Amino acid sequence: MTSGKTRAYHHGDLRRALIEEGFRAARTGGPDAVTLREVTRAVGVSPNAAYRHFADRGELVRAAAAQAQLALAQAISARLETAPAGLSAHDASVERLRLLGLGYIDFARRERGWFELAFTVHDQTPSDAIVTLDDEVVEPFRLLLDALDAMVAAGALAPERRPHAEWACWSAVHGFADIAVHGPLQWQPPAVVDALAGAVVDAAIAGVRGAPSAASAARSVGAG
Amino acid sequence: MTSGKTRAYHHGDLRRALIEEGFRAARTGGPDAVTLREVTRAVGVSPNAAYRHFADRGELVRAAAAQAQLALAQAISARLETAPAGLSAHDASVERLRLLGLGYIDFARRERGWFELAFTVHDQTPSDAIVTLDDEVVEPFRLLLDALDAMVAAGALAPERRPHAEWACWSAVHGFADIAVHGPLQWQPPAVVDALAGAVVDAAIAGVRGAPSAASAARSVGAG
DNA sequence: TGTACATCAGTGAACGCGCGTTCACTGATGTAC
DNA sequence: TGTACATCAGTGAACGCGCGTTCACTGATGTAC
Repeated sequence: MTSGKTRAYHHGDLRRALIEEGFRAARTGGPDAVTLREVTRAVGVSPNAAYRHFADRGELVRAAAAQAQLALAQAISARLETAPAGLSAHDASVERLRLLGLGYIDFARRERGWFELAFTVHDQTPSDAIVTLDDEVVEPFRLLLDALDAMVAAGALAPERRPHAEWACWSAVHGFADIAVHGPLQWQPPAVVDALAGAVVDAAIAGVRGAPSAASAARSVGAG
Repeated sequence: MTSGKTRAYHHGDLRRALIEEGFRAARTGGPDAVTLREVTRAVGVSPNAAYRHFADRGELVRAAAAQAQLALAQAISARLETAPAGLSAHDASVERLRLLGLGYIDFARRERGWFELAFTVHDQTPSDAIVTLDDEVVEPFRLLLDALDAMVAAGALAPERRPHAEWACWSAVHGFADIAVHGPLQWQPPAVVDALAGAVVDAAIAGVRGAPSAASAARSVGAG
């Protein structure tokens, strides 16, 4: 307690190490791969050592899931950086929403296990981590809310169309991601899925705006 | 072989009974609840009796999943029956697409386990049951394709907008269903979810049509 | 500065569980003569 | 029509697996005097 909250005992910071390892295990195996035995084994510690830091397995999975959500947010943020520079504020705000959607989908396809883990978290918490208006909002969702608000500010989304827009966007993009990862599209060539992803995101944007997006219409020749 | 393909041996039709029981077990527990031991126990037969009819557990799960997909298709079909009568062909075709989406979402919320089972099937078949243009298309997807074709025929959807429309619609509706069942919306009051479902489906329809749907605009006061 | 003691992170062994799957079998059904 | 036989659906017992979790413990760390 002299120097900080986490002291260096035998291991250093086992809690952190276990979460990190759980996150790593989920990359290939998804949430089910995050087992106490596998994670403690990988860290080189006895299985019950985990009980010093987590009440049960669920708590470890939830901690790893938070990590996965962060990874998703980072992937999306990185994608947002790729927006072209010369656009008007109006067009840029729409383009950012589009990149956000594509970033979400690509993350799911590239990191299937983490995508499953990030979404699974909601399953087991009875009242934790509720996503509502001002409560603790998960990072990727925050990015979506911000992007939509920015569109309103830039005049690219009518204020009366702003309510519920986040659910329409998230639904379209999440649904496509799920279909691409677990559904029939997983057997299709990546290029086909890319093209469909672009079409789905454009349709989602058109849907919330209530009119064909000029940006998407101008770009609809190329695929993703 | 004298009277038909399935003869009445000891049990009668154990294969059928096991699928039925697997389907029943999944209703509350989802795909994971479809275990050989549980299913054979419920039917009153020894665990390994299942191996007379299925190569392994996966084959049983897949058979039960087909059942779940049928249940989903039936729920949607029933919902389509509730369309009001006096509409023009144009408006009726749009209304049917809307009811299809709401039927999908409501089924997922009402029958969580079956919804999971119906979708999970895609996970384990390496090349079976691919959903492509003319291949063996799963029943609920067929309903969607038909609804979109009908919209084109009725002039409610521009022919050039028809391609890929099924993926945009399925994505939006499936994504919302997943969020409502496994995501943060599962903690929200049903009335709230109802309202959001209506908004999401309307946005999806607007998105594929490329312009605000007159039908949805006229009705957007009530929550579906 | 050195020693006695409290704290607490991690150990080692074991528990009970339910699972998928395999083995050699039994006994009912259908068939050939 | 009756008997011998082949077929094959289902049995009973057991396997090995990996899991979450609990028990009584050990041994390193930090602290008080």
